[in-house]
Amino acid sequence: MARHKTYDCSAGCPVEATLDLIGGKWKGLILYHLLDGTLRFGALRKCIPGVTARMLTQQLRELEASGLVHRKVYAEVPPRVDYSLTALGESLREVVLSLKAWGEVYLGRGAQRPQRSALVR
Amino acid sequence: MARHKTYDCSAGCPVEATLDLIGGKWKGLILYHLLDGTLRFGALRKCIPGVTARMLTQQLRELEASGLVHRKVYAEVPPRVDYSLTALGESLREVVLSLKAWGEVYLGRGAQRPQRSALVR
DNA sequence: CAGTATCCACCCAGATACTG
DNA sequence: CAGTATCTGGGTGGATACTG
Repeated sequence: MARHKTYDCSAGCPVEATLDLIGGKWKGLILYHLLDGTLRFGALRKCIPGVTARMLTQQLRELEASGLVHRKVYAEVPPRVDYSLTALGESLREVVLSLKAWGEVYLGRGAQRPQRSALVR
Repeated sequence: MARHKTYDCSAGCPVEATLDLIGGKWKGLILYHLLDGTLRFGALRKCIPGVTARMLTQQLRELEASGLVHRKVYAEVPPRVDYSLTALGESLREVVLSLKAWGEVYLGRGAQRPQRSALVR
């Protein structure tokens, strides 16, 4: 998010600090999908229906600036860019899984429609 | 949040579903402070420096609509309104504490400046 | 393929004033 | 005390067209 110009608590509140990093509109999703491993830009886009290239790029750049995501550009034609979690991003695994676990119960089902992790890899 | 009119994933993604509920600008903070017990409107406001009455009211109403927070109005003069977590809200405790724990490490300190939990109750 | 650039509608949130 | 009402600027994100 990285806003809160006049937000006294942000400097001292760990809950909001975390939410600022992963609470963006698409950040949680991106992080979640990257938990399964490296993904190309296009693959990530397919994982997140509804996101525009503009938004995905923007959110990825913010995640990169936060040090959560690593961006690797290949000097190829056609272009190829791989996104993966950094060690810091990886350290969010438990947090993201915690969000996921609660969400599954909240959505009223223990059995979630299979995600990429169950389909690929 | 409750937006995402054209957001295909929201129906099926538990991570985003959770983030939609707690990821609002102040929701995480509100939930976090209510973990310690019931708080009046004014007390909550003092806990969250920077929030306006308007915003606090709005976020609390959304949390109430989500079934995470309970609002109890006393027929007194001066008025008194107590906010507390519902059972559903309480079930988020681990999630919120998980966000907090990660945030503390991220902010580079194991020892957090004492919060209300250490000062009151 | 992986973006950027530009335009623009919308709505979020701050400030301020007022009320039961 | 615990809000509500109103106005308003600025930021956010969608659509579209273009590029290396």
